Amino acid sequence: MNKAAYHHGDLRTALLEAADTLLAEQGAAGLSLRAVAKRAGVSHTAPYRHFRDKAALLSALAAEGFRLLAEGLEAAAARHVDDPARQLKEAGRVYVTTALAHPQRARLMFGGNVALSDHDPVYQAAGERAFNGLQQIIHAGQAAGVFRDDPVRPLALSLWSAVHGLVMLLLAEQIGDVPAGDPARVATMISWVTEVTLSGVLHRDSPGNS
Amino acid sequence: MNKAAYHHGDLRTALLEAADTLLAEQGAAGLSLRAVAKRAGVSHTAPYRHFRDKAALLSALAAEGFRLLAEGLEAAAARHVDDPARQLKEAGRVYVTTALAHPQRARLMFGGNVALSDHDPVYQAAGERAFNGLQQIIHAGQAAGVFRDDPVRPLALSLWSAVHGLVMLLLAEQIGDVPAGDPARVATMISWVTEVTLSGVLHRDSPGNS
DNA sequence: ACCTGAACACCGTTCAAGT
DNA sequence: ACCTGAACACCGTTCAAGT
Repeated sequence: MNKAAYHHGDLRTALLEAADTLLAEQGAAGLSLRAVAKRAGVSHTAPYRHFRDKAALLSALAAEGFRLLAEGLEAAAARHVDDPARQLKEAGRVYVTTALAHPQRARLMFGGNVALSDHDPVYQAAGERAFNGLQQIIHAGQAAGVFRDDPVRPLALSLWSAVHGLVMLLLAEQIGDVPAGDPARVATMISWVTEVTLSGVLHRDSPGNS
Repeated sequence: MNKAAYHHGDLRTALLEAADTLLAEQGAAGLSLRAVAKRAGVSHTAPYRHFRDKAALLSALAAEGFRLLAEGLEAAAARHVDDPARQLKEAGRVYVTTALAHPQRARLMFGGNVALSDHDPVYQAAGERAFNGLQQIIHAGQAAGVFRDDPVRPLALSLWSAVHGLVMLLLAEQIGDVPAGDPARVATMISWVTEVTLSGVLHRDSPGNS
């Protein structure tokens, strides 16, 4: 753990850790590559050995976030395999709480401000994996007769949009009476959105929803 | 329209126009106050006569975006007063298309990266106005027996989240097969999301949706 | 009131150079 | 291979000064 060892072969990790700390403190806008290098105890040009430019470092940070999110979603789905509706609700809950646990990272991941679409295959991979998982749950729910027998893609996109939208509204503090910090109120909103999206808005003669 | 007149009393507007152009071209990250000043034909310190700092300029830009969006939503709602479901679908369409028509401005408005929450009352006002309008539509729909008789706020939040989430996913180019530029595919997705959110995902014995 | 130019403390990135 | 220090062209912001 001495300086020489720390900066020997593991500088990339050290830079990512430093960047993650600074990101959480000040957001992506206030994060400077020079500050990251300084925090890692290295000259301000050293990062260029490991990242093509600043965007590449932020990109790596976002990629890690997508990986963690995908894992959390899969774990949530694995917990209630025989109850598709519950799987969706739990996955939605994990999606929102994971993002809000690291708001600056989530803004980085979802804000679309970094050149994340720079063909870094990690995003595509994580996104596709998550979306495929979602579609599989829906398919299972249809096979079990719990979900409507509509085409899967519209259903999946709607669920994803609803949960993603809630995250973004909370992150941007655009929901009037919620200062984005109250976990209980956030939990309530998650329930609202997932349950309404599952049940729909239109009037129905035979409710039958939990 | 000579230089002297242009920079006389209307520099604020000129700066906002220059900033809007640069924003559309390069995004908020690549927008420099000095470039805005240069484009407006003025020294790089002149903007400080009209905006406290760079964030204030961006904030004004976002505020204008919220105002335009709120107007569009109200116009859409006014077009189909006697058909609440149609009002919601049309408002959703306007929400998505307006944002995608000026993607960089939308990222600025919704990304949560600018200090928009700096108590600029315009955001709160525009947001509340839009949300209240949404709740009124739902209320009318319930009175007409078209919508479920559930509490209004969860229904409103769910619709808002779904449409907002679709916008953000498209803006971040996080939807696998849509390069965010194809209007026909975007229109399809809007229909999917609004209709599924209205009808729900769960199986229902008596469909009855349009 | 409104604008300017110099100045300050930062940036990201490049490049020759050191080990 | 990996890191450094100087250098370049930018930033946002402040401030004394001009009209």
